[in-house]
Amino acid sequence: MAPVTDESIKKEVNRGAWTAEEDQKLAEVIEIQGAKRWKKIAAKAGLNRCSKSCRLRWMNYLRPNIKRGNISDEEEELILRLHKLLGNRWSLIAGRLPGRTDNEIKNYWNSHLGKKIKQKEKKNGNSTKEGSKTKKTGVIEEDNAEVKQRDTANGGEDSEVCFDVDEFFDFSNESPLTLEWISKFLVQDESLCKLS
DNA sequence: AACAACCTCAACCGCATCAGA
DNA sequence: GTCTGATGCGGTTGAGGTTGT
Repeated sequence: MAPVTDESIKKEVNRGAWTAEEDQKLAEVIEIQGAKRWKKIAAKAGLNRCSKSCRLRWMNYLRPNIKRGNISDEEEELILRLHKLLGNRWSLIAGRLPGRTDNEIKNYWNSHLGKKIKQKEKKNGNSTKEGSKTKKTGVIEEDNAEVKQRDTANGGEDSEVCFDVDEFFDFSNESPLTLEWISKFLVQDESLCKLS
């Protein structure tokens, strides 16, 4: 008997939008055996969905405490700042926004913030990615070097939305308290990664 | 009212990383 | 140390909805 892999399932699995019935079945199975062993979950739920699809549905939609829509100004501001710090590490950013998923933040960035930024860039004729990023301190400096690289690869979409981006993103002007918070934030994430 | 163009977001895909055998 | 399966992540796609002409 051939092993049942995602590849072999591919030909016959359900795809596309989930129905309410599928959601319910999936939630029931996860309630019983927890959100791990997704292949087992997929099989038990009898949904004809691959493990990845089940996991994604749970993570982005069915999980308890998920907030949907209406990203607040504060959240938007946080996303912008975290993106500046971390680049496209959506899951890390999402980890700092309770109830938000990486997929939602990624979509929000691509459809709202990215566009806003581009518009502003055009308006101002140039972006602010040069200059303001030069002097950073400690952890932030190191991390930004990496982010900077990634941002360049992204086409350097960083600029401003409806505020002065130089001021907003220039951490060299940041108060010691904020810098401390950012450093803590980065260190925390590093140690979390090591632990998990 | 009809159609096209655009936008949003759920879902998929491929790759990287991790953990256990 | 190596292999293999499971999981997680970011990029991309496409269906459905909305807006403009």
